[in-house]
Amino acid sequence: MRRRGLSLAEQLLDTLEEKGYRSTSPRRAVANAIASQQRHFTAEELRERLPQVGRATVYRSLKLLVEAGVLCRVLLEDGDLHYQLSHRGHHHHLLCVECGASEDLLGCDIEDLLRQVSSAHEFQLSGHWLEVYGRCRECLSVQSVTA
Amino acid sequence: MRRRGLSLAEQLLDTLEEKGYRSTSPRRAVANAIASQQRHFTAEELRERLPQVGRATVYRSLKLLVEAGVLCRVLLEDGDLHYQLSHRGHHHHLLCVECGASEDLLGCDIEDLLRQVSSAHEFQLSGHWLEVYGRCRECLSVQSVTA
DNA sequence: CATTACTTGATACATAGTATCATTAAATTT
DNA sequence: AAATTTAATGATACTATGTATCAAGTAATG
Repeated sequence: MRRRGLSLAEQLLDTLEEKGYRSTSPRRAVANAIASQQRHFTAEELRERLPQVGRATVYRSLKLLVEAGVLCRVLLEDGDLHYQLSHRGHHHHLLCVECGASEDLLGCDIEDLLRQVSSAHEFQLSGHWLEVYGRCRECLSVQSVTA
Repeated sequence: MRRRGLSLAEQLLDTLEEKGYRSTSPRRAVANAIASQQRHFTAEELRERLPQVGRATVYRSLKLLVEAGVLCRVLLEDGDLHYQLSHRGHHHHLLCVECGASEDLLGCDIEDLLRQVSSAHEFQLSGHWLEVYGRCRECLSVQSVTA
């Protein structure tokens, strides 16, 4: 997925350019801020790190990147929506409720299961949203040491 | 689930009273408004139907009912959160993207699958959120007639 | 019926997001 | 390289969701 020789920020901008969007300095700032962020984040957290960029532009950029598939929205257990760098294409997340880390879940078998359930309800499946919550390996090992 | 002789609205209030919350006239108004609503709805939609109830009280009541398990939040495909009368306990929804109807999905086998996936990632599963989108039987039949 | 404790609604605030629109800046054409 | 076109920006205002605070009101209880 990651193209050779390009930084993560450059890849984000590249993706937008491929979709016909211009490379502008506010968008570069947004791309850099996102690229230097490993965990999921809120729109306002991103905005705080970009005081020079207009609020509307931050939200617009987030939307474009989500539409382009390089950023995704993750739903926390409490219903809060955060953003996170993403694999392109459909995937799910294993979200650590302790540290906020998230691991992408690719090629999960849930589609087959949903197809079965849907047809049993005479429901024409078109999509789904799944988030998985728990504790990641790192947090589990810290817990076992301090406990 | 539905107790004999009690209207849906009375059941909602009952559930709150069981949790130690008082039965007040604003809460009765909220319960009635929710009980007479079959589809999922937004907080503001509910509020429009309750002009006599303070905004904060509407939101507070929604929160209490969700915590009590008689109301649940449903996530639409676009990330919007709506509310809906709910089965108690864990369940999922088959959401019709056409008409907004939703069917509860009880006893879905997804837990087993997630347990497997989680352990493969050395992840301690604690919960998940799943919404399923598509077209319901009614909308499919209308479509086949008019198409 | 007096007291207590919960509830309410007004207000203000924070976050998330969209719409409008005059100005600015990228990309393209000549 | 200057002119043109078109997209992008940022200010502003607005809608929606939700929480915090707090004085005033109201259930429940003794």
